[in-house]
Amino acid sequence: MHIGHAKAMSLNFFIAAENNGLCNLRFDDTNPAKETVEFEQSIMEDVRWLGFDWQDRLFYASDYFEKLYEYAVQLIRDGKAYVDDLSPDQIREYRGTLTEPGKNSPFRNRPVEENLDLFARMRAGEFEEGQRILRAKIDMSSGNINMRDPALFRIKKEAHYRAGDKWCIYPMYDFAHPISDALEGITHSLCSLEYEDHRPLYDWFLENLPVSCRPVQIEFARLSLSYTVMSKRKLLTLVRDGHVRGWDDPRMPTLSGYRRRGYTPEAIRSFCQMVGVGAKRNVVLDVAMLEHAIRDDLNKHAPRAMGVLRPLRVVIDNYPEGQSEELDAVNNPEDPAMGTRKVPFSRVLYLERDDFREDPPKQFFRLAPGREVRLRYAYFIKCKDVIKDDSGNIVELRCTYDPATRGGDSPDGRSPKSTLHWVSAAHALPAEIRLYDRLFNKERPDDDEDFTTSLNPQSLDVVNDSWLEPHLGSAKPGDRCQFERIGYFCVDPDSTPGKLVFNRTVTLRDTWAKIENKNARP
RNA sequence: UGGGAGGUCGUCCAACGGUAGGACCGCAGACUCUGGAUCUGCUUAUCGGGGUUCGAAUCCCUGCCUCCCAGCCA
Repeated sequence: MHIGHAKAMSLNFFIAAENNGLCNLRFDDTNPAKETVEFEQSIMEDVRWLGFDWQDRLFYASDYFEKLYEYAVQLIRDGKAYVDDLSPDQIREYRGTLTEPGKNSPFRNRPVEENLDLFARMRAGEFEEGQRILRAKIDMSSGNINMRDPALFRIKKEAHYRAGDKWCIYPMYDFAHPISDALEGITHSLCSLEYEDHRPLYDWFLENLPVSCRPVQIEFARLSLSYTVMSKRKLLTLVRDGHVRGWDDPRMPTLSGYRRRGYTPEAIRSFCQMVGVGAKRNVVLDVAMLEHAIRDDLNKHAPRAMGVLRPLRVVIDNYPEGQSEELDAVNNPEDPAMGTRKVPFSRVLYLERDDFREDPPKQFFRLAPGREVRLRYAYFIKCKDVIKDDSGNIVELRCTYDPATRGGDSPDGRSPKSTLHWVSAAHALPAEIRLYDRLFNKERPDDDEDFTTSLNPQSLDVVNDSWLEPHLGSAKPGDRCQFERIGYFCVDPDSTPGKLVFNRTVTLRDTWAKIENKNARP
């Protein structure tokens, strides 16, 4: 399932709940060639993960095959269905085109008894695939092609993953769908916009068959997202051609991808509610809306931690060598109930490279030569010296700290412009951090003849020498946290106790990056 | 020269024929031990043309544009 399916799923369950109704889960497994248990399992896993519950109402169209067969026989008896001997190619020719009406099959007016006999023999396996087919007798001149004597049952000499080899004829979705709905007592059957043309057929079956319930089909808009693709074919291309690492690659708009990336089901659901139901045209949502939903959720629930992505070694000259201490840090300022933790501090630290500039631009508040900043929950430090290697790269900073500012507050009331995250070099844990960006550079990759031309070559950036606060050593795959000032992260299944691997779910809003970009542009 | 469905801020979603509103994004400011979060303010829209009406996003006519349909797929 992808995020578009999640929206459809949410719509069904939310609308049912709002109206004190129930929502069933049914697999319309009418085509034995296309159904697999794995497919079914992964759908149920995704639906459950999203938090929806179909209780004991799990259904399969394949459980209705016998009834569907009987309904088909009924249509034949009523002179409303017939067995056609035309080949698939001939049927296509006879169907006409969008602008020209079709013409009747020469087999259209077979006697009822002959149809009954032929249909029974279809079921008995006497004919080959494509040799004969059961069609409804509606109107070959209809402007709606779905009404030009649609197929009801076709021969497929293939075993069904649930029904086994019991059948060699299988119902078409258009036939099975309204009847399955009626059998389940469905009142409202929601589907996507491309089925609007099928509604007259849906209604035709219900009007011409003795059903005890009269469901109504209502169509809703499909959802897609900006900067990604949604079609199964295109997603498959991404996987098959190695543009991503698999269906659950954190850059994929699949639920398994979002899950691995660290999205919560709550965020996906709240996004789906944000989207609403009203549209009668397919829409492309701004991915920023999804990002808002996950930030909103994680801000309230994710514990904070400190992690330095790209380390710069900092030595606190006036801090005693060999000494260390533990400082109190708040786990989540949004939720005091989440408590505090201890963070070790010592003479050698790692700071984020981005947080230091030898020659700071105008609005840069962070560390620079001679400047004082606060280390989160620790001390104020001042940069005294910049150490470079032979080629001029900064390799180390020499700083001093103010012992009076322990915990992050100064008795004289002074307050630095900036507070930085840090990690004690002697205590920190090494980690690999995978930074994800949008998969495509273009808002609507579908607009291109070849959608892969707008793939973003920088959609994955693996940072190998990151350092994390020691308490993260016990983090398990799936655990989420915020690395302060950077973003929300989630432990990847690739992670091992010896080598932590984190995925960036989403960045924090970054005002400084915006300022920097703006200054860079003109 | 077929049938069906649509066109409201940049993007989504609203508005018994009665002040076009909300969310996201963007911009400006306040606050802040995360340049985070939060709060405040601001910018921007009814596809075009005719009608009906005291009054039209809404009703009528007309034009334009977009999407879907010719599987024995769903």
